[in-house]
Amino acid sequence: MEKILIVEDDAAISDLIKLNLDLAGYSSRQSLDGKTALCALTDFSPDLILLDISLPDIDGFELMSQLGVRDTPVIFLTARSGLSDKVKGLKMGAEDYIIKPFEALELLARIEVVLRRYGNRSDIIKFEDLEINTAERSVKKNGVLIELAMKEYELMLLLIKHRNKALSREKILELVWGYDYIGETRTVDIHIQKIRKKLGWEEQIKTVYKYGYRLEDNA
Amino acid sequence: MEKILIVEDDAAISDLIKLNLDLAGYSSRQSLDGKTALCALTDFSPDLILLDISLPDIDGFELMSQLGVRDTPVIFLTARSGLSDKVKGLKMGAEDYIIKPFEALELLARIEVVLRRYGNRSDIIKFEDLEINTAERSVKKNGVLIELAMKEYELMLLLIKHRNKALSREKILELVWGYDYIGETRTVDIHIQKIRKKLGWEEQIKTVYKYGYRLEDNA
DNA sequence: AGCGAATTTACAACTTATTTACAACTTGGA
DNA sequence: TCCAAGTTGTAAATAAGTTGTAAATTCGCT
Repeated sequence: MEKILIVEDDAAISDLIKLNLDLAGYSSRQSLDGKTALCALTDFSPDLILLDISLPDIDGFELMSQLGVRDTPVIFLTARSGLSDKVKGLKMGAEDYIIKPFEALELLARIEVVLRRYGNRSDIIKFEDLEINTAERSVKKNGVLIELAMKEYELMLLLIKHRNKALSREKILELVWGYDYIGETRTVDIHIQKIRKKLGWEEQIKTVYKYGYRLEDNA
Repeated sequence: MEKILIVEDDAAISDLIKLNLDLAGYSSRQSLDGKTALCALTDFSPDLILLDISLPDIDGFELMSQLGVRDTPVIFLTARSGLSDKVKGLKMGAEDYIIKPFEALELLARIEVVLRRYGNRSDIIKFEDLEINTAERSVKKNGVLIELAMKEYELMLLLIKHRNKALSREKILELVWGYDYIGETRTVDIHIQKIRKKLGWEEQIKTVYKYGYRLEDNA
């Protein structure tokens, strides 16, 4: 379910948009000003942003430049039909813009197009300061590439997938190694040790005594 | 210089568009109906198509579906009309649409965005100190011509296209060789070895152990 | 046939996975 | 509280498998 952030100061319009997005099966959140929008970016990490240009506190264009490195597509919502605004928005890298008043169906169609275009990129998993691109098979911690061996990588994915759940060693062996091992092996422990070191997860991976391990969220 | 095909039955509008495109430095060709447009596709092989929906002979939507496999972006030109047309166009994979009458600047901005999105399909690709002319099929490193065999050349292009992505050996075999190979071959490794040597990419091509290779940017 | 390209082969060099050994820790009962 | 038994952390050694490299062979074209 794709997450869409609505940045729009007019509550009535914002609500209307949200209603339509909900009906279409998207998960959405509303921000009434630029400041909360910036928070929502890290907090909610949307897949798409609907951005009204005219906001009370921060200018839509400025908000957009703050997005900067983030790789999230933006659709501009604009009341002004001034051409320069359109051109400016597109040049800044907006994926699209739509002029108010717009019809719900058109908005949904444009959203679908942009998401489809960005669809390939949706295989990015984020966990705390980690960004994993499963298509590239790359792992970045605060933007720095980290090399992981095959088993380490898969073990990490498993832990993230089951975050906050304790996984027994047997379960881990089964899911990562495919073994149906009975008896004792230190293999899992060793690999846990390695990703703890490589990812700086000494605290986040908790040992569950006589059972296995658990990856915890905000330590 | 990007080539743009204008498919528009109203000669006056078509000429006006062409005039603007020429001024902006694009190379353009005009088609007044769907039939000639289809010919122009193979003949002119445009980088972008401006397509009027209402044509005398073939429906714009149908023309679009005839495009089919072609990987050419399309911007719809539509008279201010029903919403369903817009939605239909976008769903069919149009990159954008623009409602007539439109201003020249806006059209140019949209063209620029779409072309940028489609990656500068200009014949010259640059990567670090390499300059590749895909039209000539020539590769220069710091201005010095480098001879590459067919597979070496294509492997290099693939790596550049997916820079910073880890590509599995299977994927590489599939994309460069067209095989759907199961089992073991050293072919990919050997070709990697060759372009590493020829292009001086010993550092830039990283080996992803037990997986494949990744070409990295600024080493 | 003759040439260059593509692929296979063989082995050295290397990386990862697993085992081993031992230190440090956890737990529960005296 | 302390100890004993068992469990986990850690580093190093070993085993298993992967990749680098050059040379040999096969393929495909003119």
